[in-house]
Amino acid sequence: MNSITFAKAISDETRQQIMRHLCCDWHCVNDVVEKLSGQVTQPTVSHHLSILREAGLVHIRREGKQVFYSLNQDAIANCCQDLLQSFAPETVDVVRSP
Amino acid sequence: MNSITFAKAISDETRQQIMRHLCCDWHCVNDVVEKLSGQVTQPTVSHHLSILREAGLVHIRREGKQVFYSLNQDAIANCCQDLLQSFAPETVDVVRSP
DNA sequence: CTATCAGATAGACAGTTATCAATATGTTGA
DNA sequence: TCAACATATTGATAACTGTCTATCTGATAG
Repeated sequence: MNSITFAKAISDETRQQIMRHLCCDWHCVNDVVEKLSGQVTQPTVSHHLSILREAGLVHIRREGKQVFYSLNQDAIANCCQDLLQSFAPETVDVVRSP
Repeated sequence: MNSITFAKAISDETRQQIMRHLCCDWHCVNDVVEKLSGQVTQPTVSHHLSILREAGLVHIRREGKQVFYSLNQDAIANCCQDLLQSFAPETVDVVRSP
């Protein structure tokens, strides 16, 4: 996956809200629609999820009629590492374990 | 600075090429135009630089008639750290000094 | 099999963005 | 002061993107 696709995927406010909801939990589409209470419709959420899916940023699990999504944190970590290597190679890693 | 602004700023191919050129060196606008040999015009480069500037991602230095730019690696590192904290909080930092 | 529910897809529309040609601004050297 | 040069700004245009309504697909329960 490349940095452009990643950047485009995360460059929308609604999408980042969705990502926050899916960050450490699985949620079905309607859950997400409700969390975004009235901001956007179900098709819009579906559209955003498909962008995240095509960018490889979410895990997907089907369960009966419902489809559950959760954030693929590893993919995101990799993309961020790529960005750091490309555009901040001379900075020292600040965050470090004790 | 927020993650949306950052993501939008880096979500364009031409802009990422410019960022690569400015990553570890100062270059004036015409340098950049030449490095992108024929892909885009000077006003377009100027436009992209202004987006990077407004996002706080470049350093600027005026020298006579010319204006030099270089990438603000610290700003980029900070933005990436923010993204990691928001969207990959459960991953372990892999890159680490010995 | 059919009705119902969850999610995806299609098509339309508005707002944004990348690009260019033309022009303006601002700096330097003669 | 003026000519030449480097960069920025303006205005136009085409392509892209986010959103909606309407509809389709696919799964389950009766």
